[in-house]
Amino acid sequence: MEKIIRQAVDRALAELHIEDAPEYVIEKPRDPAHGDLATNVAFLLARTLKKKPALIAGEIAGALKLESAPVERVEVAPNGFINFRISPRWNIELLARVQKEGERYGLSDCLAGKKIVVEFVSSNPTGPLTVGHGRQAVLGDCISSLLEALGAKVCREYYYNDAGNQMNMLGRSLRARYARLFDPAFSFPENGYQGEYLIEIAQAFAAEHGERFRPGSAAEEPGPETMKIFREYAAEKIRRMIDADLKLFKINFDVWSMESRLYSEGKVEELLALLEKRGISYRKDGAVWLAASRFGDSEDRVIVKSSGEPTYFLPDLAYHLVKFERSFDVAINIHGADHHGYAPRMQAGMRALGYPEGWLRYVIHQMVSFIENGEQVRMSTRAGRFVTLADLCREVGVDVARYFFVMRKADSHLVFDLDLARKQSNENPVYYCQYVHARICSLTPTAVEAGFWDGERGRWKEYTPGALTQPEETELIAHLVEFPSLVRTAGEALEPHHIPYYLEELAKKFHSWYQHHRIVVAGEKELSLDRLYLADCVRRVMANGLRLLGITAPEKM
RNA sequence: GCCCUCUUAGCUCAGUUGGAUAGAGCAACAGACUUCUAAUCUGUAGGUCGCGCGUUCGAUUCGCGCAGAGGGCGCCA
Repeated sequence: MEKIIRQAVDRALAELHIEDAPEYVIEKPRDPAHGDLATNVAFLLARTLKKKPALIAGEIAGALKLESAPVERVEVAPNGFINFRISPRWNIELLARVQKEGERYGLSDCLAGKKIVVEFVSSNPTGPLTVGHGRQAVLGDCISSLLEALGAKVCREYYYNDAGNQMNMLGRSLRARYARLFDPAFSFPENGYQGEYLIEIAQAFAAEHGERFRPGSAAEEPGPETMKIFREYAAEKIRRMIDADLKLFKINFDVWSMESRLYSEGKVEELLALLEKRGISYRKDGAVWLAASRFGDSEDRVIVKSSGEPTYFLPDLAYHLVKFERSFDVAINIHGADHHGYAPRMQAGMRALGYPEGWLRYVIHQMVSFIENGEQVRMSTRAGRFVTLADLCREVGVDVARYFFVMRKADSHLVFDLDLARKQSNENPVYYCQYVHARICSLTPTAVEAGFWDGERGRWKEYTPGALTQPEETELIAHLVEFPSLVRTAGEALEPHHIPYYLEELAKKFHSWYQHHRIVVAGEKELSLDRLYLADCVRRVMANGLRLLGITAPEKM
């Protein structure tokens, strides 16, 4: 539609001998009273032509030839906008796509053929997922879904930092918990992992190994072999916990990458040699540094400590090179604001190695806080407040938790209102949307009873174009027609929060229509079938939208 | 001290490349169910878009400065 109007405007400009036309916009005005589409072209020409925008607009409008296009009226606003009113027939034709495409309605192919890796959560295997991970988990999953909706082949990837100091600390913590089963006074390591889950793991360990690894005394240092056993036992158990949490949260990863494998496969060594060969790393104070400041970072960074151990950065950089070798067109990393300072460092590293600008994209989301009874809740194990993601899901349900985490723009802080989340009522936006789906599903028996079911399974008869003329109906149709472009906009911007807003608007328009007009009207078969057709379009779009968010569309509530 | 993000109605937040009279939900107030699910609908009220300057036909949107909130500035991960 936009294209048709743009061509017409371009022709009109040529006819008026206006050359080097500026980049004007054709868009949907906020206020429906201003028509369906509008252009600002006259404003942009005002300067060069030294005429008032309104005058120019009048001339252009006069030269427009739109007879063949589905444009009902062209109006010139007093200030200079040119407004176009589209025939309702146009939207009705587009509406047919909802039924024709069904579950595929809203999808497009603008990223067809692209391979994209989305890395998110990547929580270290030192404990179960907390509510803090929830936002990132949903954000990553929904961004992935959106990219898939645009035709991309997406790899959801989780990176486990299962090497390094913290894993040793995890092993020590397990060992201490284990020792305490026999000697409650056994000392716990400073900065050890205090979570209760380690007590359970220690019990399981004891059940398997008995007292075999019981330390003789608190002072006894375990050998490397013993440490490895504790470390790997804990990591394995915790990985299973995390898997279960993610499954509960309905998130499926395609690939789990292990930091430890980067070492065992020599990737870290290779990278180190490469950096040295290219002269972008150097030795200083007994450590190896990356000359990151030459590539946009604020300072140089240590990649191998003077102790000889690599820092976290080095294997992570190696990991990204492996990603690139796996021939992804784009890599997207999702991180919390607490890691945002790390992004420039990684970008500098990629730049230093000559990888294409823009290949790696970061989505940084702000932190989440929880409120209850109007007060901020501090999550703590000791206070008995739920801290794990699994507990939150049990408390409010997976659909609600996912919806709340994704409904805000990543840039802004998210306030998770637990009271609202728990409410199973109209105030809760999740149910408001889901109710639309359930309500429409419940129409089927009524329609069958009235003898309006056409017998074809799962499908209502073709819509009679132009039959539905109530204002609520034309608005609803116009909104349904916008869904594909909304998905595209949200996907390209990596901003899934647009979807909940769209769905709430859809729900509002549907409920209003439903309240004011009967769908199934006794004795009026044609009208009823047309309305059932529209209702079913709403149902499909609602279901498709919720699916993008990983939220169920219930048939009954 | 330096860097990043944010600041829009009482609260929580949208606002799609700068557009017309700035929107929604919740809370508040007033109404609507003999009818397909009231988990619904209708209406009222609510604003210095943090503050100031600049860019221009036009700024919530772009630039600079200031204030406030959160986060980051390790040979931690």
